[in-house]
Amino acid sequence: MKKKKAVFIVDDHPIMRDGISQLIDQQPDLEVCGSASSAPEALNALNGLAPDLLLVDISLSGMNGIDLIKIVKKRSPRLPALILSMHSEDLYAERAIRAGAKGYVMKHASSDTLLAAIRRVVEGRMYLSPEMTEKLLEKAAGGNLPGNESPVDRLSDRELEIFKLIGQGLRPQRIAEELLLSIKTVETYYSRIKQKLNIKDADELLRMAIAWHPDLEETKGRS
Amino acid sequence: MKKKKAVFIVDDHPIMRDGISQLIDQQPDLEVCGSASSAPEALNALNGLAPDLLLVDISLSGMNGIDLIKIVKKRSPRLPALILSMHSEDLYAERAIRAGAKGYVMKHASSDTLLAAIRRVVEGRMYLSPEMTEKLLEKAAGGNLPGNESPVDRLSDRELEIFKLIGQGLRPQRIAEELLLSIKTVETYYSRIKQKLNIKDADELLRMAIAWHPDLEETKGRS
DNA sequence: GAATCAATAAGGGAAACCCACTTTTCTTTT
DNA sequence: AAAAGAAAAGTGGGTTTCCCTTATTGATTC
Repeated sequence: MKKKKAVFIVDDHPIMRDGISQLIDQQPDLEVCGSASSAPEALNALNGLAPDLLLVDISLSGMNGIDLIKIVKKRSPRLPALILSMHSEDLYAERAIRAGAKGYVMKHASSDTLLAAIRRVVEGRMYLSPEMTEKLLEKAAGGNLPGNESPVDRLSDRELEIFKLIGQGLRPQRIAEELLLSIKTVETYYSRIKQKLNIKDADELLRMAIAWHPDLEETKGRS
Repeated sequence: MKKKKAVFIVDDHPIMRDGISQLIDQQPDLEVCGSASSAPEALNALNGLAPDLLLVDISLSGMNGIDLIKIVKKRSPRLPALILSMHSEDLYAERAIRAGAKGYVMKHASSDTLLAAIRRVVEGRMYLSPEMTEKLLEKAAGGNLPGNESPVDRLSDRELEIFKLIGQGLRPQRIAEELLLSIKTVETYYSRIKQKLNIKDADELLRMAIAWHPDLEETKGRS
């Protein structure tokens, strides 16, 4: 009999942690070797362990899951990580992968999907939902950039400034006043930002700008 | 041997659902008699069942957990319900109780706490964390702590729901679609919320709704 | 039983927003 | 020097929001 693969869980919901542990421990080929409820706790516990996989909730209080993965990557580049998230994929999956995660599973997914993703990542492959996989492939094919950059990095300084203000809930008129610009200019920026970020309408732009806000600042792609 | 108490679970995260099922089924005195991922599904499934407890996630997509409880209360007034939530208690516990729930457990709580709450509610008693219990008692006694109240508490459940969607960057039209309301109704909520929160225009409302983001609230330092 | 509150909805006019184009002026890059 | 990019602004027209007022229905309260 082959040795079971060891999974280490990081999630700040104890109930979720226990539930997933139970689920994994029931599998013949997997077992849980430990868990933590925060990034520092995880980093500490990992010192004495050699798991085959890190399963990390993206929304930890304090340091988020993506930052945790970045740190772990530096210390143990070979340890694969799988992000578990309650957010929809299109908001964070790309950033998770860029940060070094080997996969991204939504909490809306089924348990079977989670187990499939775990097994796949343990084997050294990657896991993303079919939809997301296609989206990222398309992007990689179409976009001639090295793949290392966040789309937001492609915004000019001025564009980013407006993007941030949008995320704070300022409407075009207010932004114009704030930056001493004509509303028309602000509108031009709207369409340029939409174009660069591949966003279809102003509504989505607003949501994106809000989602991309303060606490996630450190998570942004960096070269 | 006494008969096991039957729990019905409503949660739109399958992984969570399976995890909790596992947890409950392991107990000698409890068992899961069914589960659903949405309010309509739950209402449908409950027709043929007579569980001893409803365990409901507060943040279901579509209809939320509190609304579900309100409906169930009308159909089966004796069926006790326990709210499970990832949000901090002071945001929703009071509303949940008012809607007819017998208890409120955070996903940040331990599995033991959840089990204790389940047993307690099944026995016909109520469950709230000690802190929340005290808070509510104090409030009931009339002792108003002035610094502790947010004007957001004065919003009705429905108003709060709209307020939250505004904070996620949804525009009136989208909100109307999401909640199956007329835009006119949504507009009415806008002005009622503005009135209650003492906000002068829609721009400020947007900024306020974004700033008041519950998920981030929990992470912030608290007094 | 009257009053208040919550939820839903409609009307209408003014204002703001959205979007596709076009333009000018500077810089920077090739 | 030509090309490309960034910043700023305008035209014009269709769509949406904003805000105020009024209304109905059902619950809760007094």
